[in-house]
Amino acid sequence: MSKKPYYITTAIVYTSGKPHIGNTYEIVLADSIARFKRLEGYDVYFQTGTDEHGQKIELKAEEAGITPREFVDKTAGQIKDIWDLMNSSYDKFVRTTDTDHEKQIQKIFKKLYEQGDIYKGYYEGMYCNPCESFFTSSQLVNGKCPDCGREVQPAKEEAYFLKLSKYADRLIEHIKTYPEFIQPESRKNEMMNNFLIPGLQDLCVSRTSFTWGIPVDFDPKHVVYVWLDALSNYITGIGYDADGNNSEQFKKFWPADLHLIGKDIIRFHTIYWPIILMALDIPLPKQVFGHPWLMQGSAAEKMSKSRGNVLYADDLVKLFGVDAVRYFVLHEMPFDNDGIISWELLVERMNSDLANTLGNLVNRTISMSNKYFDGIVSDGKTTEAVDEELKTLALETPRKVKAKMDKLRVADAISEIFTLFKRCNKYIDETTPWILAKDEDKKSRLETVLYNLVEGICIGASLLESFMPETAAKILDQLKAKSRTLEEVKTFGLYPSGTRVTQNPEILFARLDLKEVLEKVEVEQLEPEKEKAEQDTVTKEETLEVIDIEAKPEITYDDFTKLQFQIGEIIACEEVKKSKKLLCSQVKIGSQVKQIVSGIKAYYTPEEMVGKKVMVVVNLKPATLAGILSEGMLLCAEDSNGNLALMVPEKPMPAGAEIQ
RNA sequence: GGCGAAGUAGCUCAGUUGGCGAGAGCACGCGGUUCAUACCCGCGGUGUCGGCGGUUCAAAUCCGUCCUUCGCUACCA
Repeated sequence: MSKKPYYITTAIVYTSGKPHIGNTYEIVLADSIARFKRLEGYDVYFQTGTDEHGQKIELKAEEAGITPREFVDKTAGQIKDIWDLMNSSYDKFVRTTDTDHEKQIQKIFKKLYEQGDIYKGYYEGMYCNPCESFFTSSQLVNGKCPDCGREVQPAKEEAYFLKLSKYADRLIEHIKTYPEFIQPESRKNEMMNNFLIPGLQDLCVSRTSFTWGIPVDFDPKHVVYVWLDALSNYITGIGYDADGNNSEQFKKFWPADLHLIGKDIIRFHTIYWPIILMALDIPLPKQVFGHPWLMQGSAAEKMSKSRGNVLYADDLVKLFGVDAVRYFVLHEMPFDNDGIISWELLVERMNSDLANTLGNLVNRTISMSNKYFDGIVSDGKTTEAVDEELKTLALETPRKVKAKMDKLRVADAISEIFTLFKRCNKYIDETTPWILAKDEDKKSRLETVLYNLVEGICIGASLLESFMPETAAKILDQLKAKSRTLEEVKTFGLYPSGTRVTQNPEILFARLDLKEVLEKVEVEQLEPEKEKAEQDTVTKEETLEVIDIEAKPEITYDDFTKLQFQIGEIIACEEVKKSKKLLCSQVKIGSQVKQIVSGIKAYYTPEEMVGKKVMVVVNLKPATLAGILSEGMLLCAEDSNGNLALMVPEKPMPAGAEIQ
């Protein structure tokens, strides 16, 4: 009987820097699901990897004085190291710079072009270099990139586009037919309401503004733009071939069972990706799960404010160990909303669950076996009613864990396992082995109790393997037991009677003192914090002194005289209720009054606006903003953080005075 | 502004289609126990289930409304 295939992927990580705890959460989550599916008997293929193209990388490499290839080799290596550190059992680490991937992307691009789904057009708008994104001028925030707040430049680029609208109806139908396709469900509504129902705009799939990408082979000044390149890893990584010579692996594993991704890229995976697949005429993945993020909470936030909102996996592993970090991120992450991570919570989980409940249980069980029977665990077969409850729970737990895992409720699945460990602790109190030990007649009863305990722990440890592989192995090793499959775990009593457990049980998880942990954190982080603080002050001083912006093309004096500037006096001002950023001012310019809408609500209150004399562009073509007519523009200076300051005359000037 | 989510014990969160006196874990208090990592077991309290109004024999759960927080999205001369 051949095993059923199960194909799971994570998002591929962008190789612009070190992955943060959110990326780490994703790989651990995916790894746990992959391991559990293997335990269930599936033939699992687990793919992860890196997304390595784009202008940002081109620029970063240049800064570092190395080639993009050298740069991504380095960062991809770092990412892989962290994945390995977290003990993730991926089958393939795909890189978008792999030659077979690049070759297939070119084929895919050509195929879609030839069948008319990709066409050549122009992309016009404002471009943000760091973000590698075009924006319409209406998308800009205070004339800046809406994502990063930096300067943008006007640009017009020849580009290829993917026809999305052609497949929109089919996609809507698919989403309606398969309600489990987008998980959690709240994300589905966002996609439908914000994109699909209003109508899709065609997606730009090529760029000419940089070269670090996969060239379009029939039009080499273009490189394939991120999403077509990155998303396709899910099929190229298992041997898809656009000419139809798909690998056996592809035939076996596609369509994927689960794309595990962060909620921030749901749109690309549930709209663009399905449409690309439809255009290629291959089946859609069965499920896309957009997981929430772990946010740093309360005290932790205060503590690490100067570091920004970033915790790194390797720092945490250093302090707590791999499995403790795995346990924490899996346990603390809820299904739908963002979770909270803080040092307090970490230490609390570590102490109460890992050290007390689990570690101590294993330790006391082994100690008693050594003390009373010289380490030999044998089934005395002297049962009592209390045993049943333990056995029943031990046998129910695998089923409960599987039920939770089927719904991707990983946190709940782990809780079920710990419920079993807690029941084991209670069993010890119920049976009081130390009292049995005082009575030679109760020897076989005592044997039975310890045997049941060891058996219960073995079942728990086997189930724990998917989530905390190292710990599971340690426990089983100390008990000299073998790991069990999900099938074997349905039987109570498989532990070979007469086995001798270890003489020197190792402490699995030491209790931690919050104070000491915080002190360590301080020490560990002092250096990087200092460095960063220094850097910050340097950049701050610099930005206070000067700002360089991108130079615009030279203009003639005639061009300049087309603009008309005058002093305007603000005689009334109110908030635009429908908007978060707009103020609507009545501006007196000479004898007339103009209505001007400005995006400065964040910096000025209507009250303080009134009475100001400001610089106004008066001959700008009127426009409607948020439904309100605006007949000019108030001029502002802006610093690198996007703070605005109105331009006011240095000496008193009457309203209407010309500026030239 | 549009769409959506959330607001439940000190903390992190569960609460299916409305129903016996509102829950779990941690923290806290008391008691028990000693094999064990000051651990484990038992008991316990606190909650106007965001505010107000309504439907109902009965609402944390349904409807209306308001407040707060968050997500996606739009406007941003």
